Amino acid sequence: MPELPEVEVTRLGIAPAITGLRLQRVRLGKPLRWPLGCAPELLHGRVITGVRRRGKYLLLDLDQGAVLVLHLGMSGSVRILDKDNPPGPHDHVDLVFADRLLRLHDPRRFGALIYADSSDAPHVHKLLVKLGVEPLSEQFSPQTLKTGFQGRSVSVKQALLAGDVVVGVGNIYASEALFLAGIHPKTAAGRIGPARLAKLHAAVVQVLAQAVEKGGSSLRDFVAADGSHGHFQLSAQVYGRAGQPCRVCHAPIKHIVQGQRSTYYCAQCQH
DNA sequence: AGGTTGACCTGTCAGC
DNA sequence: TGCTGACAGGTCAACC
Repeated sequence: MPELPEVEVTRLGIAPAITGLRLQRVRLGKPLRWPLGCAPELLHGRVITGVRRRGKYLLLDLDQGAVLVLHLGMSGSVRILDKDNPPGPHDHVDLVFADRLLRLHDPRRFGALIYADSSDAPHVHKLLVKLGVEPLSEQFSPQTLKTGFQGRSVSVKQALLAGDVVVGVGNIYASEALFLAGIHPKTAAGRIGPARLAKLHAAVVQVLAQAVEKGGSSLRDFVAADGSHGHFQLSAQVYGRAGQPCRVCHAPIKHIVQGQRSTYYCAQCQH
């Protein structure tokens, strides 16, 4: 369920709640996408020294340079709860502290919690090696897209989603960013000129930054760390609006499938 | 090397 | 009401 904004909002929610706390124990439910990678007991007594984000991965820093890599998959959400709160059938990770716990709720179990020690430094873990630039950092520029898309025949929608050029743009925000930039989602990534790449760069930043500001409320069933369900606002320009009138030109929004994922666009506004 | 496809797993909703 | 199929916010691994 989460794209970068939801992961970032989750980070902002849990960081103040667990930074500096000592882990008492780890409770695991059903298996997730990957195994933890160490004995849970190894984590007992370790201290959370900070919470970072890389793409859609949350990085819980531990003392001694180790890291717990947390991914929410398609259906994951993280909450801070009272220590005695009993787990439900889809609660597959509890990091238990003295008075509270951090819980991963993930019905589809595409998420993961992975222990990484310093042996994978500086990448933290091999899963993070091929990730592209952070879109909300100064590293991200129109040049990032120019270099990354150069010579690539894949559609710009799929290139955005792939995450090897720029991270964090998921299926919803890819459609939204392309609409904002006026670019047709089927356009070959390598055939977009500098001026349009500049528009796309600005659109990606705008869409993601705005979603973070709104607290990730753009996703239907996103649950923040404090348990609040962000009010889902029908703020999408195109996503999920097949057949409905474009908010700009009133032409009907189109729906296509690219790489087995839904794409929405306005054929009149996007070329 | 880049592009394409299948796989992972469960809940929800539309249609019959 | 119950069954079936399509679909859902991610992304890796295996194939061409």
